Order: sequence, then C-alpha cells, then structure tokens
Amino acid sequence: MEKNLKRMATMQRMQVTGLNLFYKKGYYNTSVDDILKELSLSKGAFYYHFDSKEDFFVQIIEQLVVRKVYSMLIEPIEGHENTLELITNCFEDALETAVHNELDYGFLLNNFINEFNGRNPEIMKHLNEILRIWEVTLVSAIQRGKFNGHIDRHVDAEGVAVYLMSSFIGIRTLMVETAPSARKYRFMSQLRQYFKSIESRAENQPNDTIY
Amino acid sequence: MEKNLKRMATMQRMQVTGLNLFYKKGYYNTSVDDILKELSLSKGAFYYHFDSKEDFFVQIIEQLVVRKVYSMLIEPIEGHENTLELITNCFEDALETAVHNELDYGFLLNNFINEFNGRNPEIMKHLNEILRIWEVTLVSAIQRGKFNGHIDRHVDAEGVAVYLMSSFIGIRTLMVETAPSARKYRFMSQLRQYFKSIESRAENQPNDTIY
DNA sequence: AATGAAACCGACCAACAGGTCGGATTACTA
DNA sequence: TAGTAATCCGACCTGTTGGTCGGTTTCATT
Repeated sequence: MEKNLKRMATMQRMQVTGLNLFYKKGYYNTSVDDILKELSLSKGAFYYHFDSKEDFFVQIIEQLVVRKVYSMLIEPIEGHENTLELITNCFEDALETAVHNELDYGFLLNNFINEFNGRNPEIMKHLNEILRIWEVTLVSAIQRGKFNGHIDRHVDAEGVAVYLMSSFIGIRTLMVETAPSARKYRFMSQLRQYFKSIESRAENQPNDTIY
Repeated sequence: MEKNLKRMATMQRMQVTGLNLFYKKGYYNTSVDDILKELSLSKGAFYYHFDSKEDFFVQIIEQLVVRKVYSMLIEPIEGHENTLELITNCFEDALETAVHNELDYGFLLNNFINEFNGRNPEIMKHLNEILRIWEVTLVSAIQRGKFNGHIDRHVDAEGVAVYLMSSFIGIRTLMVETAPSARKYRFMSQLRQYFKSIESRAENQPNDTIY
C-alpha cells in the first residue's frame, strides 16, 4: 500500500499540470513534452506511468474533472431546501470563481467537448457521461422543488434542466476576455427573473401557508 | 477585374473546404495538407494565394464566418415587429438547421473561441468582434421591443442580450451528440417561458389597446 | 552490503507540421 | 504565334510530435 505512495504522487503531479495545460492550450495543442518540461520529468517517467497521451487524459477526466464538476455543480444542489435558491447560489459561486480566476479559458467541459466532438468518441463518452450526471442532478432538483411546493407543478423539469445547462455553458464562454464581472451580474439577474417565472404562484403571495 | 476571377474562385474553394475542415477537426488539428488533399491542390497553390495558415483563417472569418452569422443571427432580428417573436423565430430556425445538419459540431463561434482563447489574440480579436455585433444587435432589438410596448419597460436590455447569447451558445453545445431534436424543443419551450416573463404586462391581458 | 524491483532518464525514431522555392503549366495579350 | 505574367506543382527543409527502449538511479528488504 505504502509502496504506491510515490507512484500516486508522481502520477497526480503529472495529471494536475496536465489538466492545467490541456485547459489552457487545448489537448491537441499541448505536447507531452510541454507537460514534462514543466515538471522537470522525462519521457521515460511519463510512459512508465501511462500507456499513451490519450490514456493519460482519460485518467485526468476520471480523477480530476469528474471531482471538480461534482464539487462545483453537483453537490451544492443536492440539498432538500428551496432548490431554485440552491441552484442560484451554486451558479453564483461557480461564476464568481471564474471571475477571480486570473487565467480563465471558459467552462472546462465545454472546451473539451468542443475539442473532441467528432474526433475522439472514446473521450467524448466520458465527457457526455459527466454532462448526463449533471443533467440528472438538475432534473431531480427541479422535481424536488415541485414536490416541495417551491416550483410550479406544471413546469417541465427536463426542459428547465436543459435551459439551465445551456445558459451556464454559454455564459462561461462569454465571460472569457470580455467584462466577466459585468456579464456575470447580468446573467444572474436574468436567471433570477427566469426562476421567478417558474416558481409556484403561491410563492409570490403571502397566502402560501398551506399547513 | 475579370482577371481576378480564377484567383477568387480558387481562393474561395480553399476557404470553403478550409472552414469545413476547421469546423470539423479544429484549426490546430487540421493541416494545410488536409485541405489541399481534399481539393487536389498543391502547397504551391496555397502559399501563392495566402501568406500563412493564420492569414488564411483570418480571411475565412472575414469572408465566410461573418456572413454566416449575419444571415443566421443578425439580419433575422432586425425588423420592427414584435422583437421577442423575431428572436424566437430566429433561434428556432438556427437550431432547426443544426438539427438537420448531419455532421454538427456545435456553434461555430463557440468552437473557435474556445480553441483560440488565450492562444491567438489576433484571431480572438476577430471572433470577439462578431460576438460584439451580435450583442449590439440583440440589445437594440430588445430596446425596440420596449419602445414598441412588447417588452416591459423595466427590463435590462443588456442583461437579456447576455442571457440570450449564453443560452444559445450553450444549447448548441448540448445539441451535439445527444438528442438534438428533443433538446431543441425543450430549449425553445423554456425560452418562450422566459420571454413571457419579460413581456410587457399589458401584453398578457386583453386590455392592451392603448391607442 | 547485496539484491531486485520500482522509478526515472534521455537519445532515438518515424510521421507529420508549416513553409520555401525553382521550375512547369496555363492563360492572356500583342 | 511569341512572349509574359498568373497560377500551380511537388520535392525539399526544419522543427515538432507521440512513442520506444536500453540503461541508470532510487529504495525497501534481507
């Protein structure tokens, strides 16, 4: 068990800087040597731990990307309170992080999906899987909201989920390079506006105490 | 004038297949030879007409991408009728085209922005410029709507524009590979829902004849 | 101290990238 | 039809890519 410690450490070091570079420069535009140079490691070390560049990236997805998406977009909306509020805060936090991130290149998933779509089905499978989990999480959050009475019973949970994902993916692209903070603010305002339109009507009036 | 005819024809042929390949495989992942092979042309012909691969791409943006965005997203919403309806129809058409496009790789602008962001400022300048024009067009459409009385006077035009762009960019990513038609339908439903929430109140009631 | 496995090094390879260039074709003009 | 300019060809150059491999270092165990 403890033998693997060094192995794990090296692999993780590679994966972390690998993800950073892939995110910054793109997968196809980042060479294995680029990553190795940053780590002062050799080709031998790399191919000792990973079968290929592709295998390396798949492991990055499974080890790092999945976790990132989980902690950023999945777990924050798994509570049982007012789900619209949960989602609002979740998006707010995620976008705020992006604003303060000095080097922002947009939504990780979006970038990679665009890069691999139609080119690498194997990797696309992994990326789509993450999207699917996000979607499922959102759908069940909306349904919880409907059950809780926070969301109007007539709204289409799947529709709302798709709409939310779309807008989030898009705003992350729009926030790179051009007025991220202002755009975040405008986006959040309109998101709240939209949420108001799918809230249960009783929510807006004082006569919602149905106990 | 007529001398340039052949020149123009060849250049355009190169640009058209160039754009297709760049869209399909990405800029960095498409070699000049790839394009030339498809056209049965030689390196010499390419570098006779274009200074470099980058120059080639810039010209593609100016000649083809700009026009595409214009005819697809700008011109359709420049009318003076109910602008929310114009935008709805515009998005509907654009997404429908995407659904029927056998090989769809997402929103052209989004793909390229993700690929060049942080890597090629020169090209990013051109892409951001197109985004800006789209934004301006949307903003003035919303303002026209407010003036017309179709849109509530209190809504933030810039906010709506950003929200619309975001959602469109995002849905185009979500429509690749996974249930494009269903997602398009859900998206459009929610877009209409959102639009209802920014319509002028009088619009929803029969007592809106203010003449 | 000896040993053997795990971890790492770095020279090397074939394939391919963008770009050059001297020459061959083609097409227009006189 | 001769000549000249526009167009195109394709061998070639230099640098980079993902990947290989024989060898060296590191380190726990005996």
